[in-house]
Amino acid sequence: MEEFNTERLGRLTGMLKRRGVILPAFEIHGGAAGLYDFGPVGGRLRNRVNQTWIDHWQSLGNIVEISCPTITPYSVLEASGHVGEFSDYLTECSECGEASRADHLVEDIHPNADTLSKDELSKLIEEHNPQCPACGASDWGEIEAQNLMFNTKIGAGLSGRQGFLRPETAQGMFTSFTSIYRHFRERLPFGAIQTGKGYRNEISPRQGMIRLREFNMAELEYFIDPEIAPIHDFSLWKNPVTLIADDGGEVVMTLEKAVDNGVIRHPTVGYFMGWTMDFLLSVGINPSFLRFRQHESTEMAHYAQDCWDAEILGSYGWIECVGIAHRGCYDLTAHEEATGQRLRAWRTFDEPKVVEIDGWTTDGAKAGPAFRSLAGKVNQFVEGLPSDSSFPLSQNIEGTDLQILPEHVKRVQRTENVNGEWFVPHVVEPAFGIDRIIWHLLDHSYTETEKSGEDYAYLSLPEVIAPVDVTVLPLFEKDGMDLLAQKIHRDLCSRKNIFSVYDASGSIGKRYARADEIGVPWCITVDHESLSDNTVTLRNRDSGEQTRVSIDDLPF
RNA sequence: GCGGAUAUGGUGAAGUGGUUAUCACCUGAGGUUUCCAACCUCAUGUCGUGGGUUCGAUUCCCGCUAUCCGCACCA
Repeated sequence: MEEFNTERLGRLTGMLKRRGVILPAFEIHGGAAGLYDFGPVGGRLRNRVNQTWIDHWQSLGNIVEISCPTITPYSVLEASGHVGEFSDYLTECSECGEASRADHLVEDIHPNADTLSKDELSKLIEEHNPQCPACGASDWGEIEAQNLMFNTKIGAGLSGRQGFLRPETAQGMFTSFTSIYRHFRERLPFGAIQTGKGYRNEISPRQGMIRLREFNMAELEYFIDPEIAPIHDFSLWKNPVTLIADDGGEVVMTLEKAVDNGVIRHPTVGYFMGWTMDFLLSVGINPSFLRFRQHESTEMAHYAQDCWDAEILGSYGWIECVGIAHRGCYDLTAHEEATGQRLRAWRTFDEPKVVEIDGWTTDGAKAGPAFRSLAGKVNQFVEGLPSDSSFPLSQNIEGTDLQILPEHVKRVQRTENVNGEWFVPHVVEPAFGIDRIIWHLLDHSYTETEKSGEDYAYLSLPEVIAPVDVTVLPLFEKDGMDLLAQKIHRDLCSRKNIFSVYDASGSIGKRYARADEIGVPWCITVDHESLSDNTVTLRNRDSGEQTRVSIDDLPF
């Protein structure tokens, strides 16, 4: 593996474009920053990496795949915290049309205007009617969230609701929690995966495929009971891994040891780091260019308790390609609070708990007429009193001095059996940037060498993700070799999950080189001998070795 | 978003205020060729975009878009 450098990067991106792997989108219209196409070769590559990812996580045995819309109502992303974290609020002056940041308009009125919610801001603006900095008018339109999420209207005209294109797939897993919980017969732990597009309106996309405005994500949300210590088999990973912990130190140790030492704070996070590593290596990431880095508490996303990034070294330096975050109960709690729906799991106690209840409550028939609108508050107060309280009792409630008499209250004494409790599951989330991974596996697979004095480049892609499984080459396009090759080609294409390319132009060496360049693992050559004995030569990309096999025994 | 540089066939490059813009590779057709980019003939295909200056602009100037490099931003 040669060094990464700008010249090599140029040759690699040139090849990827020329061969139709990845290329700038909408180029005939001048292009659009942060948007890329997977071309005729890249399309299948993306699909195979995606499918390999799905298969890999489903092999855990308690994982389901779901698919949610990319168009997401405002309230969902407001509840998740994305509106606040990802957006500025803008409002337009009705006089001159100039857009201003809503929090800037009320800066003088509120000390922390940038922390206010949309409703709080519009209330403040309505009350104080700040002047437009452009024209001095004081007539503001509705506040809209702008910036890092793509705004859209769900529905037409005035009846349309504000929405966004999702910035991550995760929220769909949280809003579908009850359905997934039922699917798993209400038993933790379980996980849901989703692959699909995510959108972020980046201010300035850079570095090719690394920062995109529309990108392929793949996320797992794994729901666990925080009170049950997870048991994971770390013996799968014997080799030490490079870890950069948040105290800044780089250490090399096995995942098992890192979990035992507390460098990795949660065993499930550690386990998924191992599972992530297996996936990355299986699609062709070079293990010596992989490390895990723990987020500093200051850079942690708004929802995370602990987070490890898988970083991959390539032509753009170390790039984070996977984030494995312990999100705690943040998301489910947030959606619960916003909707009033229960997003919890039931935990049955080993032994039912016997709870002695001994206290006071109000007698509604007497306390209601006596305290009228304050009766509810009085009830709350009385139920909080210790069992040895005595009445009458004076209390100030909401500015009113009240006398609570014995006739207003009742003693409550009973024994209850409590069999279990509802709790908010915790979530461990491995989130993958598929495009970044595809970029790096191409970057790592791209090998430049020399062949009989000439520059020679090829992709050493693993067979599971190679965009083309095999090319079929008639040595000459005559004497029936072409017909036989076409027949083999069509037969291979009709097989499940096999994709063959027929190539008959140029010398045989040139065709091998073409196949190598996009990482085709196998070439089948049909020659004169094939016509008489039904055999072909099977050539391996990496070794160049050729073996003669019967057409009926092709290993596909 | 700010500053700098750049934009010529599919790719990589050269070049010019004036008729038909050059080269290599690539691609296609034919020939040749009995397994690793061979050769011959022919062919297809380009001045990012909009405006200005000019008799005439791919070339000079300006805007836009995109790309690259800093800075800033970044789950």
